[in-house]
Amino acid sequence: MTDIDRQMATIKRGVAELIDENELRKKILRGSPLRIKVGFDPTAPDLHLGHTVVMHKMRHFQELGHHVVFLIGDFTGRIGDPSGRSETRPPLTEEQVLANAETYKKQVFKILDPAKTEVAFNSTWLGKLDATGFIKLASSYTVARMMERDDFEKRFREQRPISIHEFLYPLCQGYDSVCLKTDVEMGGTDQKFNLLVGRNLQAHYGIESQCILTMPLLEGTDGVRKMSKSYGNYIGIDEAPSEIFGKIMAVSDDLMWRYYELLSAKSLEDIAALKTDVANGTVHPKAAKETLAHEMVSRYHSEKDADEAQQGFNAVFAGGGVPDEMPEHQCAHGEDSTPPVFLEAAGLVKSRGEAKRLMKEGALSIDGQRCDDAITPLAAGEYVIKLGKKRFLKLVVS
RNA sequence: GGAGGGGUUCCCGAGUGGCCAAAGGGAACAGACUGUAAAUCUGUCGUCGUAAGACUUCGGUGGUUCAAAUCCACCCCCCUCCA
Repeated sequence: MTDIDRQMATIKRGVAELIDENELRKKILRGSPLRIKVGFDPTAPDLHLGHTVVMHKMRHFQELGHHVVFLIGDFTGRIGDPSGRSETRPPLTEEQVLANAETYKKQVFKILDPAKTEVAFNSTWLGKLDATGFIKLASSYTVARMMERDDFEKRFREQRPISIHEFLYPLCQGYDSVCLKTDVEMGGTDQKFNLLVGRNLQAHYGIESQCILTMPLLEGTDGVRKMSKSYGNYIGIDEAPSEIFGKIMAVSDDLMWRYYELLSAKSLEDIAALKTDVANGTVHPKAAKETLAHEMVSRYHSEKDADEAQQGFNAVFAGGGVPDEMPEHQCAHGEDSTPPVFLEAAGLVKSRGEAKRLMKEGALSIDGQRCDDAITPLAAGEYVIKLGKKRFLKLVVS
């Protein structure tokens, strides 16, 4: 295998689509490092496993000696990505953007090599573009072509609103590629249209067109929608070891394989072998899931944390024990120490009514004893409160 | 500019004056069963209240009425068609 073949193989692993393979090959063969661009929204500095799919691919490029631009879309963030759900995003202040960028860096460099990463903000050039510049930019694309984007097409067909400014989003993103003279731009498969706009725009502005590379979208813990903070189905890389471990364990068996495929460092052959073992009963699916959960916690925390998280998990859920660490709440004996009141005060439930309902359903246990008495205050002392399967509280009544 | 349709509880969506805190579905949560998986069954799903019940909610503001998500006026927003 020649060097170029080896590079191409690394690049292509796990990729959903690469446009255009031959072009990319030619670019690489020229010998100088390629400029790889990936844009991120400045509004969501909490990175989750979904983001890491693309980041690992960025890492691959770095390992192959290429130059990665981590682009923070502070300007485009003000437009708001037309993601289908027309939620207006409040504009961020410059301080917020900078603060978010710092948070980004802290998390991103768990994966990327800081020495080989350029962090850029697209307000640097987009902010300088005046009305004339924008009109020129807007004139480079037609409404019909814009409507090719299936998100727009769908919303249009379903009679849901599309604002004009949303058309500017792909154009701005494409203009980033023009200014950065990007060789390769990456994103999730949902970014394909935007990436292609960049490719077209570069040609329009007379520079070499970028190749585009899309990565599969990681499904969230619900197994249906893509992982996203706003859907609440995400696993954040900054979350506590026990959280990451637990969330992965709660994922369905089918989804586990998807996570293996997109997140694990295991080779595709190893994963296939594991899958066979599970299918024929040699390995219990739960054990396979634990291996994955362990790998993820090790990656974003440490091996030691992963061991502990695994032990904790098995003690609490398999063994029916209680976690080592749980939130603590203090209150005085009396009305404050009646279950609905302290459950609400400790933030385990949203309202007292909810607490009462849960108690009727038998969800509350105090020191291992089921409790459905909502009116008798607890006497002074220390209690372990368990609500449902996952909510724990250490209660101190004085 | 003209004509018409629409905005309901987390989401979709029924509801055209009292029987509506508001059908149905989804999501979520809880219990049973399990591997905190899936599937299934059962239950809960505005706030306060042990309860009876009280209070707040159906784009916004006013109004009609004993009584309004439902009727009227104005306003805001979305969509379609015509120009």
